[in-house]
Amino acid sequence: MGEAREENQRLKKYLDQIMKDYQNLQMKFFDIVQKDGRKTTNNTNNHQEIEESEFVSLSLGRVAHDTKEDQKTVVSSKLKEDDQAKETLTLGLDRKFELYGQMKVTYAYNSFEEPKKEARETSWLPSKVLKTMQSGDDETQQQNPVKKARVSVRARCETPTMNDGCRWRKYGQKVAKGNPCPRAYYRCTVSPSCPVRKQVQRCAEDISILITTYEGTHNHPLPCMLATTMASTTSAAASMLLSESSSSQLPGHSSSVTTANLHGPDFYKLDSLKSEHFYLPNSSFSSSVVPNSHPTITLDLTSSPSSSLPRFNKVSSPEYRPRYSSASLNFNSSYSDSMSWVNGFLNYGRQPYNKKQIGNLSMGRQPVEDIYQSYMQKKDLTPQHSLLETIDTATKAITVDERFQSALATALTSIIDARDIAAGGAQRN
DNA sequence: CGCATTTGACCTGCGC
DNA sequence: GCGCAGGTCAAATGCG
Repeated sequence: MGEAREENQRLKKYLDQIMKDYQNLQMKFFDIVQKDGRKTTNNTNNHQEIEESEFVSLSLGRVAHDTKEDQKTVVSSKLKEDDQAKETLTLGLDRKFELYGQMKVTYAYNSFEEPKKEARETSWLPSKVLKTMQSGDDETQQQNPVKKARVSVRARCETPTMNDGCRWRKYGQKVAKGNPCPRAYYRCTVSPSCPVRKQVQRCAEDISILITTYEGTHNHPLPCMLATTMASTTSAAASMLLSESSSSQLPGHSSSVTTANLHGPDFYKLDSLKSEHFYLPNSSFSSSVVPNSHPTITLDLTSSPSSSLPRFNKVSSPEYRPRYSSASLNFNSSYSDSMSWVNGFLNYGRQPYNKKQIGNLSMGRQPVEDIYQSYMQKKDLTPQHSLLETIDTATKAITVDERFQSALATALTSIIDARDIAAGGAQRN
C-alpha cells in the first residue's frame, strides 16, 4: 500500500511535468507560428506556406505523419529548442505508432472533458493568433467544405441495431439506392445537444451483417464503458483516417482536411489518450473514399481468416488521387474469433452495471471493473469461457497488470480504513 | 399520457 | 434548370 501511494505520487509528479513541458512547447511553437505569419503577410504569393504552417501547428501533439520533408524540418528544428518539449511530442509519435503499427485502439474514458480542455488549451493563446487560426479555418472550410469523417462498423447481429451502450432515437428511414434494406437514421439522445448520429443498414449481400455508421463526437459523458469504448474506437479510427489523409493530400489542399478536423474535440481526445489501450483483437479496417462524400473508415468484424499478422495497405490508385486517402489495415482472423469478440461486445452492454458491488474500487477516473473488462477483452474472453479460465485470467490480471495491483491495493486500503474507522467508532461507543 | 417510431414531405447537394 | 439520391423534419401512429 505504501508502494502504491508512492507510485501515485510519482505518477502525479510525472503528469505535472508533462503538462508543463507541453505548455512550454506550445508557447514556443506559437511564437514561431506568429513569426511565420508575419513573414507570409509580407509576401502575398505564398498562401500555400500559410496553409502549411497551419498544418504543422495542428499536427503537433498528434503526429508528424507527413511525407513533406520541409514540414519535418520545421518540426524537428523547433524540437531541438527544447529537449523536454521533444519528449512531449514523442508521446504523440508513440501514440501514433501504436495506432498505425500495432493497431491498438486507444481507450478514452474522459471524452466528455474535451470542450473544457479545448477552451483551456487555447485560452493562453494571444487572441490575435486564435483569431487568425479560426478565420483561416473558416476560409479553408469555405473553399473546401469538409465532410465529417464517418466510421462504419460491420458486424453480424440479429437485433435491429447493435448495442453500443448509447441511447439512440430513430428520426428517419430511407431506402438507399443499391440496397433493398432500408437505412435507419438515429441520433444520440444521451444529451439533447449531442451531434452524434448513426445510420444502420443491413448488408445487401448478407442480411445477417449489420452496417452501423457513426458520425460526429459525443459532447457528454458516456453512460458506460461499452459506449466509451465504442466512441473512442470510432474516434481513433476516424482520426487515423484523417491523419492518413494529411499525408496524401494534393498540393494546395494541404490544410483543408487537416485543419478543419483537428480543431474538433477529436484532436484533444487523442491528446488525452495516455496509457489505457483497448484492443480490437479480430477486426479489419478499410476506408472507402468517394470524391465529395464523407471519408469513411470501415471496421469489419466479420472478416474471414487469412493471417493473424496486421497488414497495412495503401490502396490509392495512381489514376485517382482522392481528397481523402485510402488505406486498409486488416486483422483478419477466424469468423468465430470475430464473433466471440462481437458477442462479448454486444453482451457487455446488457450486463447490469452495478457499481455498488464494486464499491470504491477505482483508480482515478477509470473504475477497476473497466480495467478488468479491458483486460478480459484483451484476452478475448467470452461468457462461454469456463469459470476456471475466468479465475485463472483474473489471477493473471492481478499478478501481471500493475494498474490492477495498484487499484486493488487502493481498494483494500479504503476498505481497511473504513473498517478501522467503524471499529474505532464502535470502540468509542 | 408520454415517449418512441413510422413515414411522407421537404431540403440540399450534385451531376447532367 | 431538372432530376436524383441522401438526409432531415414533423405530424401521425403505436405502445407501455
